[in-house]
Amino acid sequence: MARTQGSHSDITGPRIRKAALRLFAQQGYAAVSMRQIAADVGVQAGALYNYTPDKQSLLYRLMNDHMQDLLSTYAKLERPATALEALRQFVGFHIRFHLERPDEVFIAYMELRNLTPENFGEIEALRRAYEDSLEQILKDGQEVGAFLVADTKMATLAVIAMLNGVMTWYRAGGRLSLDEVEQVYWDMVRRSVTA
Amino acid sequence: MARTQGSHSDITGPRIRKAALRLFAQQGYAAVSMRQIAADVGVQAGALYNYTPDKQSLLYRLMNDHMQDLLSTYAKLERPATALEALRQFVGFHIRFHLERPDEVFIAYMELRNLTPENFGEIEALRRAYEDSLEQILKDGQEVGAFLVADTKMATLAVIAMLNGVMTWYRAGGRLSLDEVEQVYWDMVRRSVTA
DNA sequence: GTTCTATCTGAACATCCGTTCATATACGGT
DNA sequence: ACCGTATATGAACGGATGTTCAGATAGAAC
Repeated sequence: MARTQGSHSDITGPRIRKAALRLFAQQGYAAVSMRQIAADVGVQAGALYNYTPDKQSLLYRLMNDHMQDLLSTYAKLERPATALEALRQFVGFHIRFHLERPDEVFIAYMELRNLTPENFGEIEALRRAYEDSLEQILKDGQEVGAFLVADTKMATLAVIAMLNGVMTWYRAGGRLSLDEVEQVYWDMVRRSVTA
Repeated sequence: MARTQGSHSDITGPRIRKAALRLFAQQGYAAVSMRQIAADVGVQAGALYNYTPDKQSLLYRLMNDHMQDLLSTYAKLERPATALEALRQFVGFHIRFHLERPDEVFIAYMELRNLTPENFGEIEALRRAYEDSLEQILKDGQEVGAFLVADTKMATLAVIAMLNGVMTWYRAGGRLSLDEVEQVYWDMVRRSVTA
């Protein structure tokens, strides 16, 4: 018995990636087997290989899709007039975009070491491109005197690290609303880069 | 042939934990086999079980040792008189302690999900205890007007996240000295929690 | 110098792994 | 109504996994 119902090419593919995404995020890439992913989709392990050449490519695809989504979504935003407003926009965008995609974010940060060197290089370049867009905001603001930081690169990494911390504890429906969290973090970020 | 040289009980134990520490940090708990650890020590896989009941306990032991070390080392510090000085001390301590133990830190943050629920609970409690010591500083400072934060819990997590970011990029002998890094981060942390 | 025991070996256990492939079949196109 | 092919099965591959254990031996104790 094969193909128990209908033609599923365009449905099975996304389902496999969704299952892999969730399982990788929950248990880690190395701890998840192809048979586990297949079972989650309701298919035999061999069928996965109609949609991915191997397990590694599945991980890479998930990370790459996420980073492309991040970069292109941010690129579509209208650029604010001032550096301060640009930073505020970045903070809000970063928090909201990432909180909406907890699994993707978790994988993108935790499974980097399970990428082959080539795949790692590509993902790393995308991450750096995203960081650069924040650093550019800080540089611009520094030039016009809106910000005062000792080192824009360090400040960039510090701000992103601070914002990423939100993902480790924020849960929708908790003590604080998303708006409140965004406001509090914006206050702290703003103060940390201004005199 | 057994025990190829001497009695090694008090030497093999630490060597196994050191090997496991390095390998877990490099490749991840799930991706490292007991045979790999044994080979690194120069022993057969079966010999490991004279020193750990199983692989899980080996991971737990590494994490627990690290957290105990962190808490007891911090506890031994002399408490500064003011909240601002206490915060400054915390920032310096945190950065230096963690930068000196990159493998332990990496494991303590990345391998939490590979702990059994009970083990996870215990490690989590230790981490929370450490976070609480920072929150206490912020609370005290808030009371006497030295700090101005919207929410001490959120500020605590934000500050720690920011400081932890250092571990992902700092390399000894790089562009910046440890003193410079500490100074820059202290500036940012201080500004983020003061008016 | 003999005995005793802590320590290690090496083989074995059952089970899992990623991946391949011959085979079967349900559907889209004719 | 039939064919061709995209899609799935299920078995098989070699090898790795965590863990156990009987047997061997080096060093400590006497």
